Amino acid sequence: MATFLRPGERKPSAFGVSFDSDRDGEAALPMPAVPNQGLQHQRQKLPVSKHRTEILYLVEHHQTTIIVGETGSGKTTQVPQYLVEAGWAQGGRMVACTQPRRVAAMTVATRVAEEMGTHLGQQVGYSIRFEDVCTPGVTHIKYCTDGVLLRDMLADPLLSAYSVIMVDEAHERSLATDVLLGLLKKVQRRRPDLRVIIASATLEAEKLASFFDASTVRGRKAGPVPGTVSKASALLSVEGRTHPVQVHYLEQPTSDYVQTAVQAAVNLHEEDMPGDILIFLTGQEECDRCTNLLEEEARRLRRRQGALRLMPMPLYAGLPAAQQLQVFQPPPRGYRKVVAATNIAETSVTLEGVVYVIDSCFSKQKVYNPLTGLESLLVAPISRANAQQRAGRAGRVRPGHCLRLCTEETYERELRAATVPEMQRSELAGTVLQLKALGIDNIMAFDWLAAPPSETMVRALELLHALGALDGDARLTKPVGQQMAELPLDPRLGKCLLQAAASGCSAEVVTIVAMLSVQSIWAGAHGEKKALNAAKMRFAVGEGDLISYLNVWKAWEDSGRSRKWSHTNFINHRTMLRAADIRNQLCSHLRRVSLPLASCDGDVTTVQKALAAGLFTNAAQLSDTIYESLDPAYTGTNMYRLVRGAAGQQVKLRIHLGSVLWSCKPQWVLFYQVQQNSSGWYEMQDLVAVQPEWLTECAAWEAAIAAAEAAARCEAQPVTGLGLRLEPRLCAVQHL
DNA sequence: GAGCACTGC
Repeated sequence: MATFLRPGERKPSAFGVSFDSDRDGEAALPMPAVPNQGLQHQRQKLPVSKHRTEILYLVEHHQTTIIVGETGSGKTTQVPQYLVEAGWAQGGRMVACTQPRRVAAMTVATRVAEEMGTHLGQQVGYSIRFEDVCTPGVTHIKYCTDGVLLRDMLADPLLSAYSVIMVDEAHERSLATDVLLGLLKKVQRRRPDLRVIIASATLEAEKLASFFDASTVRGRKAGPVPGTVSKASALLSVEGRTHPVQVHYLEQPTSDYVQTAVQAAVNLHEEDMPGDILIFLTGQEECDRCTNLLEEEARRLRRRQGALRLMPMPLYAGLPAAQQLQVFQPPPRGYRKVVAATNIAETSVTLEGVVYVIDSCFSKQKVYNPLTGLESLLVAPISRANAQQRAGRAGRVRPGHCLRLCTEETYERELRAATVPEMQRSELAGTVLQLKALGIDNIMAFDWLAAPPSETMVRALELLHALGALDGDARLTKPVGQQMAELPLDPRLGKCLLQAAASGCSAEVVTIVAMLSVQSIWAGAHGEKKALNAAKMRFAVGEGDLISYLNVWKAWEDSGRSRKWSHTNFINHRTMLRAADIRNQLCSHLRRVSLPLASCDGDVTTVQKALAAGLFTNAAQLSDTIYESLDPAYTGTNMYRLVRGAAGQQVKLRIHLGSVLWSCKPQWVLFYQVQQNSSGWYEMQDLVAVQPEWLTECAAWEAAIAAAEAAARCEAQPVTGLGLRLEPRLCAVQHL
């Protein structure tokens, strides 16, 4: 008779291995109160169900189990249920399953609740930002975003509420996933009873296995001595359930993949085979352009009799909600959808009915340069793993085709096997602050799944030190550092808010930082640029974009948060509602730490100064006018100088055309972010105009300058592998 | 001089 032991109940069984067969195992398990018979039948048909016993065995005997499961294997919905059935939720502990995206956590929890015949929020719940649908003491399975679990760790660092943590979609290697895995490895040393399951698509699995332990075992035959728990991780593969996708390449490379994609879509269309077409492009502009070109083609083709008609539509995150919903509707009879989408269609949403994928093999990727301290987006070739994921989107309903807009040789030679983990391409101040708050003192020695460049870590420590979150020994300060770590904000914005609370303008600044925490509030439907600009200028003030946001917020509130008002003012209503949610959450955080929510009643200078306290590291001064055109009407580009950057690290910096300060060109500005355009210019967005003396008013700023000057005398340290040298001024902060 | 991949707290 099979018995599956709970953590802390280790008793070596007389026969060693404590399982026999699936049937016995099932019989011993408590079933849900009202199982849905139809769903139970479907459950048993999932590929993962064949591995139920093996999974439970491995989890019982190994601290870490890695499950390689392809799309459609059922691991996300089934594994947590198996664990609960085997008793892992007894004794009040929960099984958690983390997801990189909110929607996934929500929909999977809903599905599993249905399968278990329970109400969502009872035995099965989910927890995402703004929504905790769980009942303490009742919920056994909790689906949550990895970000939420990381936040939870601030209050419960050893995750004592959980018996098993399953980290899903680990192959995506998102920032939060990587941090979580690093922390889980640490927690396991203190909590040998904690089980970690990592679910990943192929490629990354080996790396994950060796990270958790070098002596990885495969399958049950190589299992440990019965009755003991092995620290070696176990690796198990579960087949997926998708249709084959035939891949095609270009014979000749193309210089304009948007045009080529349009042509390819038309060719596919003219073959009159049924099925929708999905085109992967890099950004909003390309998707709109592609849609326009396809519309021209559709008009031309309409004259043909009897054939399917083309129905082109764009898909990207910034699209107004109504237009986005349209993409998910099945096309009217006689029409074929052609969706020109960004990366959003790679993982975040699924389009039913797609049989053809046309892949540009490019995407916009976040890159961080620790020498300039600038994070921006760059169009770059995707990885082969991404390309496979994209191709898979053609095989969801029936066998499909994928056309890659490059030659096979280029694909094999120039695309890397896997994407560089986000950890190695990001600015890390927020991550480092979070780790510090969790008591990870030595960031440089942290067991990273993929160690970021050391310059990036030093940069992050330097920024946190300048913001006053870390002291000279790189320890979290109280209360500033602690409060900043608790705020769900970028550390710079957190500092703005704390400063505002101290100077009596938190009511204003909480609005500004909430609006900076969402994507652009401007809803730019294509062909309406002028009207959008006019709308923007109605709210614009000379103090900059951040102060202008206050005007937008007030007008939106005065309209009663009207959707119609948003529409007429070219504002994305959905984005505003999200900013409002964030604003609420931040207000309750302030209340909890007894910081006042006070208004400065129109004293803009106080607001600007509070913003300067958090953004001073992103200061720029108007320097030269550059004439790079022969056009006599061209008046030149006003270039800004990055105040913080060392002389050798200057970049071509200017104000983004979308900023309200574009035509004002103030002497001194602070910016929240930069965008790198195709001609190499860094363009500052979300600006605030400042006086230079406000910058020196920031005590931390002076400290940073002093530290820099002192450190400049140090010998620069070589950094291995990258051929880069650590900036000398950075070593002053670093005592780890 | 003309525009902002995608997530997450």
